[in-house]
Amino acid sequence: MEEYLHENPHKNLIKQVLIQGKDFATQLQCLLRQPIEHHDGSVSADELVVKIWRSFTQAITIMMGNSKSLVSTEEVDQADSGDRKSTDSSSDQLRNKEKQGGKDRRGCYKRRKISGSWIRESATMDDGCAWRKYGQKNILNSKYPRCYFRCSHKYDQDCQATKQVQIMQEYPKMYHTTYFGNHTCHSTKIPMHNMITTSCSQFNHPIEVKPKIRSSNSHDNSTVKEEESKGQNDDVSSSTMDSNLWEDFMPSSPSARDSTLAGHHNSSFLKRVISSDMEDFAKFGDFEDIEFY
DNA sequence: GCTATTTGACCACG
DNA sequence: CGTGGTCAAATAGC
Repeated sequence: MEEYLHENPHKNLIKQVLIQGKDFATQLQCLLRQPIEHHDGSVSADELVVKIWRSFTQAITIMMGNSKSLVSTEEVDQADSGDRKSTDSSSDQLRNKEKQGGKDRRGCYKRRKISGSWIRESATMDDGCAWRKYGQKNILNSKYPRCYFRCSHKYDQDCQATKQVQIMQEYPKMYHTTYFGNHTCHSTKIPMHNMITTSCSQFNHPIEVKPKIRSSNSHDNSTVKEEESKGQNDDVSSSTMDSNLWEDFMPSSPSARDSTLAGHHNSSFLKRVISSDMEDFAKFGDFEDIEFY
């Protein structure tokens, strides 16, 4: 290790990241020695765990010789992947398909490029914007399905923003969100520091996936905007990822349908934004606690 | 009836 | 050819 550091041009960076990780671990240790209460101005144990994990991930990434972009979108995607095998993607094609005379345009798309995207990891899926879910896929080697969202104003305001949300495999309380495109709609244009300020108080239930199981009441928890007003958290029986996921997606504000999370402010929650396109960052100049890589 | 979600189908891309 | 992103019919909730 030390020999490596001597040779590595990013020695100082690695050292800094590792020291940071050690510091986070120390904080966590202190935190764990005390009762559960949250300290003013301090971070939670959850946050510290993630920070520690991230610090070491960064160090490892640098050591692997990829310090220019410490974590690329693809790397994070792979990091989210695990050992689990795909459950249904192949079976999708087992069924006989009847084509509909060329009218069906499903699947006619250009595969999205990684550039121009950015990533956020947080304990909540909520970002204050109005999203419409349009798909969900089980991802190969990934324990948790990936959910696809587009802006609710895609058609009325031609907003092209989309995002993909997936529970982080290493840390299932965290959501890995990849954003594509920027909001061009008016109603969702809120400062980023408001988008990322919801609390992480809703992890009362273990997140578990039962692929392809559809419960009759799964919709009870599926609507992003309705959830929050209902405030239901007790429907664990429909333990698809969705039901838990969408519970966590709910902001606590009753008016989030209009993307009004302003006023909520969680000072030091983990936000990570990674982009291969710096122009995207310029649009979020007031984004607090963004970490650039 | 309207709106949102679910999920199988479809197909571009690697 | 397998995977993953998107579409759209079916379904559910209000």
